[in-house]
Amino acid sequence: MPRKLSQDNAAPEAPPSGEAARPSGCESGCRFFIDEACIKKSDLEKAGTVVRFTRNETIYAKGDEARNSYKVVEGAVRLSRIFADGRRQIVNFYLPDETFGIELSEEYTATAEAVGDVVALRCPRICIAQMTEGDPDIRHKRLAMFSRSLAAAERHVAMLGHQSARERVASFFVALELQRRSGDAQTLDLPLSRQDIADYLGLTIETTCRALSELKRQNIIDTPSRRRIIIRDLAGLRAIAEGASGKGI
Amino acid sequence: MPRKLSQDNAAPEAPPSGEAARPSGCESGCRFFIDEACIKKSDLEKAGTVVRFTRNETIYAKGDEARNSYKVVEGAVRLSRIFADGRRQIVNFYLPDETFGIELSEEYTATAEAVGDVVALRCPRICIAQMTEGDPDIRHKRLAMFSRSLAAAERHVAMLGHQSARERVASFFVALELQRRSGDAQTLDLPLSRQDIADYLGLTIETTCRALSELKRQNIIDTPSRRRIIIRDLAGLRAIAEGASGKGI
DNA sequence: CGGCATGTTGAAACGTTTCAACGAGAGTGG
DNA sequence: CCACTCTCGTTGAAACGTTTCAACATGCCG
Repeated sequence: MPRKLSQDNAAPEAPPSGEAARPSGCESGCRFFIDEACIKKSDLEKAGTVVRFTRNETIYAKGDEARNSYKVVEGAVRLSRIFADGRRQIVNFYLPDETFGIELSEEYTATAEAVGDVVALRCPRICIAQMTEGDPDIRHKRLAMFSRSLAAAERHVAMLGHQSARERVASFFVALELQRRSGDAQTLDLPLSRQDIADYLGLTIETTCRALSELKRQNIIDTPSRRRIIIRDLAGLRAIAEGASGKGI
Repeated sequence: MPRKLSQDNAAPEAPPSGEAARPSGCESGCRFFIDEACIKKSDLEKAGTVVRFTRNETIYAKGDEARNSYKVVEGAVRLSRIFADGRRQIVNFYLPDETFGIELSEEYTATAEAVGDVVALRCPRICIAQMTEGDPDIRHKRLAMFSRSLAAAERHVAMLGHQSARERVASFFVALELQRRSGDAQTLDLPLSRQDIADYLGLTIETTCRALSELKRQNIIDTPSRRRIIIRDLAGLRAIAEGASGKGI
């Protein structure tokens, strides 16, 4: 019996509010959309079409016609591919202020799902395309987005290519820590399940769990509740991520 | 003793012919450069600065200031990262007509080396940047390049994340076969060593070798000489790549 | 309080890596 | 042209880490 996959409750591409594929506030909306800065809640409605998804809901599926791009406002989104054997590879996670679904292909090349409850901004691609035509600044930002995605993917390749389970888990948390540079305590509140983490790291859920337990035993991290991780020893975590498990270096 | 790494004979970024970082034929050259079509040998000189590298020569190193982009004319280039433990992860290979070194970061994020002897076109990035400003067509092509690189990286992630050694080797050859769709016999002439293949697949050289031998024993491929692979049963290879090794599906 | 999904741990099976030895080819000099 | 050498490729056997299968624990929701 293959693992239960996300329900294919097709995401309503047509917004319930009646806005068509080409909202009126396209120009200004897109500018908000593509800009990297975070968007104030009060500006949300102005910035574009606000869409909400519930836990495990499919935002778009691999193969769907790629009409829209999205920007996470709240929650987390996973981008994944599912294989014939039922296993899933998570290609990337998107956290607040990150944009996904910007590829150029006619069809989405992977499936996007809400990890927990998600609030996102949606922007039609044609809108973005038209807008980037006229504005060199926006154009550069879009290119930079691609460039960053590419760099992330290459890091992911490097991780999967030669790191052990321990190292992968450590790298994962180090990367998350870097991303959300919260000044204070190193508490990561992630809606991700163990399965999500495992599928990102290319491991089984059990191996991921064991690696977590081992890090916990060493007082490098702590997992007070399911979806909360506390990094107690960031330097140690980093050392493990870089491959200082067995021998020197 | 860590594996011998490529000699760090720094590639002469300043061309011996005396052309500066900003060749005079910038405009027309770049157009040739970024265009996806292959370049006729007779047009090479017109298209840009022709540069040559010998086997294992470093074209650029991770961390170098990213001044140029390149397009392979002859031979193959590997893009890799090297880790503290001496292992290497090859992120991508570039074959004739493919472009590399187009990222936006100030520094190259990985090292590019000539797999065998290589002929390439070199184009300063500022040149490409300037040119894309004015030309929507070129602009789109550049974006498409990024998009394709991203798609390739995601496929690579998927492969490393959940495929067995056999499956990885099979996938690799299937991908190569798709790329160079030579109408006739399925003979792949690659300058890649076993180590190169292994480092791309995230395996050791021995495991790669064993997988190759097994495929050979099954008459799915043949390896008449070191750098030549003949695909005897593409359908079979594809089946293995898709995961039809053990059980059904 | 069940009931169910999710997380954790254990032991055996499996595949890959490691270490070691051997073989094959290409290039060089006799 | 052959023999030498050196690199690269191939194969074997043991060690290792991950997966698999199984059981149990925990948390969450009706």
